[in-house]
Amino acid sequence: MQKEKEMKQVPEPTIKRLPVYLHYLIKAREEGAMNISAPAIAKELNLDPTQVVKDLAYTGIKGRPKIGYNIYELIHFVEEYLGFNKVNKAFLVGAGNLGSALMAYQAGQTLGLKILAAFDISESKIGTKTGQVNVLHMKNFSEMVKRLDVTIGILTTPGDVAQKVADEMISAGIKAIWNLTPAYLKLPENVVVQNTSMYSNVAVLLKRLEHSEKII
Amino acid sequence: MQKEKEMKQVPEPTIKRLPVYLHYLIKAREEGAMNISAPAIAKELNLDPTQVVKDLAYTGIKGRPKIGYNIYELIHFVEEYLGFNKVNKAFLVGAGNLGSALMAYQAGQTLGLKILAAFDISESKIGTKTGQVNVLHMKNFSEMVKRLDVTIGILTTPGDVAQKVADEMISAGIKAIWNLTPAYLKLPENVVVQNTSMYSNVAVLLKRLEHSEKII
DNA sequence: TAGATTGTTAATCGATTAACAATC
DNA sequence: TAGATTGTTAATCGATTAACAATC
Repeated sequence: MQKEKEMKQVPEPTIKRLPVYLHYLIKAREEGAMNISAPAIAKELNLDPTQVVKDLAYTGIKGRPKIGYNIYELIHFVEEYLGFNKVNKAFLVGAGNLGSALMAYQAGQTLGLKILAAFDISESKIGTKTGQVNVLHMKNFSEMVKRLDVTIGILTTPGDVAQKVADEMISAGIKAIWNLTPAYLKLPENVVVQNTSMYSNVAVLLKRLEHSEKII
Repeated sequence: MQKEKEMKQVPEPTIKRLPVYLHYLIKAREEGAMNISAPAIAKELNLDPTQVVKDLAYTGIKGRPKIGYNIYELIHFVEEYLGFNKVNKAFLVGAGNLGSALMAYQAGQTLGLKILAAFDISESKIGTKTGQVNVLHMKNFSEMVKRLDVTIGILTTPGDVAQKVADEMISAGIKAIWNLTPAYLKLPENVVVQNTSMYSNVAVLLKRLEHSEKII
């Protein structure tokens, strides 16, 4: 349990691991498991058991020594903690391939985000639909943000217009931007920006491959 | 410069930041800059100047006090260091929206990877082409890996077949897998797996948004 | 009861940040 | 020369891992 005042900041690595646990827990639940222990999760996901215990404790779940956690309860706590069971309304801008991928993604499994609409300026895309998400003209963005009270923007435009579109998002009232372009965004301090750079991931992959080849 | 024997391992955060620098440097070069200093990069990308100096030093670049780094040389060193100027041959499996997004991605800007072909089992996708990448039947995967000497596999299938496809990749001779599915892959120790979880990014975004709302 | 696991506190490890000398 | 910046070494900070007590 955490202190009431000055709630200790949860480590970002923990927040990134929780969805990984969640995916595994849902799979384990489907296979009929009733209880699950931290060491069991750790072994499955190749992590340190103590780390799993600590991570799960952040969600507020209470386990029982020797038995572990009730899997239904644990899934509920993790989803609650991450906010994945809430409706997190989002608008997507840039209905290209990556944008369409995210629209389709949420059709099946919930991504934690509810993409209410997508926006673009290309006439060929406007009026189309991917995974139940309609593509609208960008000129309607600002009005729609206010009307539907949307706080999250997903940025999947080409990199060279990313800053311009991000500025538009903010002036329309968006509070958090998930930036999937390679561009670095300069935005006011109070805006939350989450960068997901494909390049960074490729870079890590290549370095690790290089390293593993050196060993052999 | 680094020691010859027992080369110090480069921190992963550094490897992730280098492509961000690179993107900015290329933009700055287009705008006609000849030299650039670490504090200038740091200011632009909202980072610590010392950290930028250290990160760049890993690439082997030599700067000049007061002047900074020659931008052409610096770009060359970063690309060389990351392996982005090499041809890193990759096969993609799962030609859905996300897969198509990656195929299209590299058409314009180079992703550091050269996707030679995509594979799927859906008849409707086989024979199609996205961003100059042809979609072939998965039954040809193994043979093609050997023929073209491909070492990198990009996994963009649905999560429930990810493990099975990953196993196929490895037995065909793939050495590194970029896993863009939410599944955790159980693979031999010597295989490099780079996980890029959309869920983890959403989780961080939501937590940070929640946190920023609490402050106001 | 014995032993595995939770939950917490302490030690370690690694990355970031600060300090400072070298240099152009 | 003076001062900004590189490059390196030291201090700090935060996350991981280890140790251990509590407990079912």
